[in-house]
This record gives sequence, C-alpha cells and structure tokens, in this order.
Amino acid sequence: MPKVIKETVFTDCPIRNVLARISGKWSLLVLYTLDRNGMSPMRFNQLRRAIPDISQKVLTTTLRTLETDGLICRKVFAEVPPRVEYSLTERALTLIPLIDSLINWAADNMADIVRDRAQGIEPVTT
Amino acid sequence: MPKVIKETVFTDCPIRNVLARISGKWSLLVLYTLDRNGMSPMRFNQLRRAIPDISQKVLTTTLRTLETDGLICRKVFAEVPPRVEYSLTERALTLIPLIDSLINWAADNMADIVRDRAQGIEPVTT
DNA sequence: CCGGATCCAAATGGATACTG
DNA sequence: CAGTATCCATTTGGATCCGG
Repeated sequence: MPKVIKETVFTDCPIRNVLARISGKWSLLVLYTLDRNGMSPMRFNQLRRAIPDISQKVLTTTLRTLETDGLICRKVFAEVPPRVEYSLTERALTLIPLIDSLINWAADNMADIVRDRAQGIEPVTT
Repeated sequence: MPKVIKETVFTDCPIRNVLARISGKWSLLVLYTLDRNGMSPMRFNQLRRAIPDISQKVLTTTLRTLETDGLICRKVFAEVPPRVEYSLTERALTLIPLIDSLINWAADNMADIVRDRAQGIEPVTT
C-alpha cells in the first residue's frame, strides 16, 4: 500500500510542517506550473510534459499530497478515455506570491551562487 | 568520500536550483535558526541543541552545502578544544524575509491544512 | 488517458566509533 | 568540541506491467 500521506510527526510545528511540504523536489514546481498555466486547469499528461523529468509515479504522489493539503483540486471526469484535471485552490493562490518571490530570489542570485560553488570546491581530494 | 556538493544538473534553471537547496528538510530551518539567534554566530553543538532531532551527520552536510552556496560563513578557531562558528552571509540575509513569509504562511494555514488532511485520509485500509 | 502495483536501484538518514 | 568514517535501515525514485 503506497503511503499517500507523509507521516508528519510535527503536526504542531508550522515551520517543519510547511518545510516538509516544500521539501519535496516537485511540490513547488507543480504549483508554479499550474499557476503559469493561468486559470485553466491542467490534465495529468499535460503536467508531465510541462515537467519533463518527473516520473509518473512521483508526479502522482506529489499531486495526491498537494490535494490532501488542500492546495490543488483534482477533478475526475467520468469519460472514456478518462480525464482528470488539476487546478489550484484558493489556499494555493495565497502561497503563489511567496513561491514567485523565491523564484525571483533564485534567479537574482543563481549566477553568484554557481560561481561560489565552483570556487569552493577546492582540492577535496584531501 | 562524502558528497559535499549535491550534484546539480539544472545549473541553468533557477527554479530547480533554488528548489534543490530548499528541498533539504533542514536548510531553511538552519538559516532560520541562525537568524533567530540575532547577529551572533552559533557554534556547532549550539545549532544541534536548537534543532534537536537533526543528526550530527545531516547537520554537518547541511552546513557544508549552505557554506558552498555562500549562505553561511564558517569560521574555524585554531583553539583547543576546537571552536567553529557559523553565521549568515549577506546573501542569506536577503533570503531571510522570504523564509519568514513562508513560515508566516505556514503558521496561518497550518490549522486548516491539518484539518483537511484528517478529513481526506478516509478508510485508507482499502 | 490516468494511475495503481510491483520490483529494484539509488539516495538519504541514523547510530556508532574514532580523530585532531 | 567538531567533525570524519563506516555500516546499516529507511526512503525515494525509476521502470515496467497492468487495469479502469
């Protein structure tokens, strides 16, 4: 049985709680991608194409976790072939500006950070 | 030889780049802890006590990564017993407000999220 | 088309012992 | 005190097959 809900020991600690969500490599990227798509919901494979190097399994679990936290809405259409649409919730919309800030910070600092990284490596060969 | 530098394939993608750094469970918490300590640097075991459930190994690698990215300054004193002090860099200081926003968002939304999670769990027993 | 189930490889994290 | 080294348990992620 797949573990849909990440065990969260620190239910009482908001810091770790949000960090635990963000800590997934993909959560923020999925939210960001959905936001970038405007108000229109996205289908599963559409998300996959938008984030090419996420595996199907990981995308699925990421979406489930985000849904569980009320950050995305998953709408299943009883059609054939099946269709599932994902969209941001109101709650997620309040988080989007913070994600954008983070991304802007990253964009501003990336070049310097990459340079520092290269410098710092040194003869680690010890 | 421990891998000090996380391999970062997406050097050209600021989003993933910053996300990769943040994705560590502990990076933001360490930065936050250092900031909370005011302008005074913190020693290794001081940080450990502040974040009780981080292991020594993980704290070490987290600090190394942050140092490599120029987010913390590691100062070694040639004394005995040895002393090492960690402090935030200017670059990290520009990130702190974003971390604070994130934490505030978490604090504001945590209760609702936890409630949603509890709802959503359902008979997972399948 | 969406995504669950399974198997397996790789990365991560903890515990312990040891060093300068 | 502040690590490093090692071993091992747990977790995570990818690949593949299958089913609604």
